[in-house]
Amino acid sequence: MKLQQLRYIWEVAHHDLNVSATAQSLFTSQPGISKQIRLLEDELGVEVFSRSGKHLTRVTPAGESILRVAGDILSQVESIKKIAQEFNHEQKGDLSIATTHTQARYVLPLVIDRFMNRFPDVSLHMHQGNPAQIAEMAADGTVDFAIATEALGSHSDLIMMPCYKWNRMIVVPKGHPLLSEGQLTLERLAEFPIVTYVKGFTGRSKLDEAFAEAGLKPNIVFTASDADVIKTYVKLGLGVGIVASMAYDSTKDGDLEALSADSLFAPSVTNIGFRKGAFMRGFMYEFLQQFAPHLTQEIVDEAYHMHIHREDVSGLFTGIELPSY
Amino acid sequence: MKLQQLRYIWEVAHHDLNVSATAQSLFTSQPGISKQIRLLEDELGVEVFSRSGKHLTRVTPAGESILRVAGDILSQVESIKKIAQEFNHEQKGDLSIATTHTQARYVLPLVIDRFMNRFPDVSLHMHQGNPAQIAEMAADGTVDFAIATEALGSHSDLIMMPCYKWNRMIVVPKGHPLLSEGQLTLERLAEFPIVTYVKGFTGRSKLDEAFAEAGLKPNIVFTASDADVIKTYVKLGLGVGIVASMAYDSTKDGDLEALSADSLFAPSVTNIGFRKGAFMRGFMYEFLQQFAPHLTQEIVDEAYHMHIHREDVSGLFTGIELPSY
DNA sequence: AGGGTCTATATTGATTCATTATAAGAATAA
DNA sequence: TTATTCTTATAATGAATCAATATAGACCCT
Repeated sequence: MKLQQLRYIWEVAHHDLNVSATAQSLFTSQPGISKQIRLLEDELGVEVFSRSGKHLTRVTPAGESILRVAGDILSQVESIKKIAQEFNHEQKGDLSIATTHTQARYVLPLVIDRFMNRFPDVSLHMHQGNPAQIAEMAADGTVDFAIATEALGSHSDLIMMPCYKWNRMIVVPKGHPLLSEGQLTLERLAEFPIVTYVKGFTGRSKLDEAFAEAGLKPNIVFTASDADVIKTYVKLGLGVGIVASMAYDSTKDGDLEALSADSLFAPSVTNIGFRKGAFMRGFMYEFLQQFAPHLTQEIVDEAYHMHIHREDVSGLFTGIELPSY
Repeated sequence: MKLQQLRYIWEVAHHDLNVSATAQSLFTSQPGISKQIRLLEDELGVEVFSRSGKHLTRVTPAGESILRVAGDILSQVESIKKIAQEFNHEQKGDLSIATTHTQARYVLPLVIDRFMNRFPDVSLHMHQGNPAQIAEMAADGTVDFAIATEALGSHSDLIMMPCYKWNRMIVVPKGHPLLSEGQLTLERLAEFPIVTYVKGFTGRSKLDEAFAEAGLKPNIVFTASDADVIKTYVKLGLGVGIVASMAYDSTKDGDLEALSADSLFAPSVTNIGFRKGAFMRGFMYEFLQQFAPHLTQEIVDEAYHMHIHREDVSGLFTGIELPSY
């Protein structure tokens, strides 16, 4: 058994069982991969992939189990490399983060700017995607951290830690009738056409819940996955915008006015997650703490050692007051 | 990075940093190992072992971390092999158990006999050792299971499960004065010279605790790590024996008489443990259940997924009545 | 039926790996 | 200190492995 063979079956399994495409992405030859896979299967005495004629059609049950372990092994190989680099060049390396537009555009710039000044020799790689893709990238080792508000909980081999609480703002064009009213209510808000996030993004679920609980059916006329697009369409007069408060900046968004929606919706919590068992480099701990000051190395290590039970991990944070936006 | 390089550094680290001895035990050449280690270190840019001249003197801090991960990787490689064999020849394979004399001699024979009839193509390997060695063997993957009563709890990457409760018997030569008395007490027992287990073996600690709590200082004149030896010396008239009740058989130990000591000492619990993350073959589940009927596959799987918190794992068993000897 | 797509086989060349023989550095005992 | 022993490093050779190219064969789709 060779590490490369494990890498090959893993990559093929993550390239729709297409050996040729896998070979291209790995800058090697297709026959090389085919042969190594066959050699591994011969050695193990079990087929990882079932074939119909010359095509790989599916992963066998044995292959499922083997691929799971192979993935763990490959990620631990990466850990070894990280360990070596940590002891070799403490200040040098790579940090890759998968996150959504909201974080990348509004929350992370400040943190990343500070981080890059502190660690000029660490190269940063940002990946964007929807929450499911983000979780997947962290879980399979493509990135070190996943940052998002929704649905990272599904992956059982991610360790999730809460970072900060936030709520929404109502953004409207200047002179909008809502601006000259008293206490804003959900009922009043629901009378206007609404422009906000697509489902599954940036705390959208909390928003739907609030309307549903109040027995209201909001008229959502336009959705987008990022606040820039939302604000643009609010400026066009399409409707009333509901965006994360991080996404409104009174100086930069001069042609819009904003009202706090704290009283209307339950706050959302943004989480950061990493793959369990992954080696944490020194600068990763520092990044975490710069992003969320309560995530000290001690706290992170404790969460790290509680691989399994989400309840336990969340228990760790019950006594901690999260920062808010 | 090659699997073999990881295997080499791991083996060298477990052979007192002696490359020549490692080479012998692996049936390969010393220069081969030296070279591969050097190649790995070159690739990682970090020394795993520090050298004084041509001798390996210690494991570097980086090496410590790397070796830990390398050990995990190697054990996962074994898991892959087991998975393959499980899907290939469900009834065939190896089962290795590390345990103490008491289990091997008195408890396991029945279980193993049944098991070998059920799985004639599984070859069984029994290793004996003291509890610390047993735990070590299970933790580093030398054996699949560790069975012992004492001190398996120390290893954080072992999953321990309680198997059965047992207590002790007082064994004496025929005609001994204790036989013709009424209720046996610790005080009366302490008046005789005592022959029992050495410290750290077979629930010895519970025995010491009982005497200490009663404020007694027993006169322990002879200790051994197994009951056969103890009984032999009791027969010689050296003193009163205290052995696990599993170790007394009225038909085979005809020249000795036994008194139950259930009322004198707290019962001990024998545990079985396996390395977390190790793949469990079907026949392993069956072995567990034959050894301790309450260890069904469901229970074992639950324990398996609770890698970390011993409290959680023990919580799993609070509602279960353990079988007793 | 035929082009397009994909995998398997074969051959070749380069690289890697393990082995033997040997040199050289460290530890140990006299 | 010196000689002996133990251990690791280096060098050279031969075997084995791996990857690349060319090519053949199987499947899919229209």
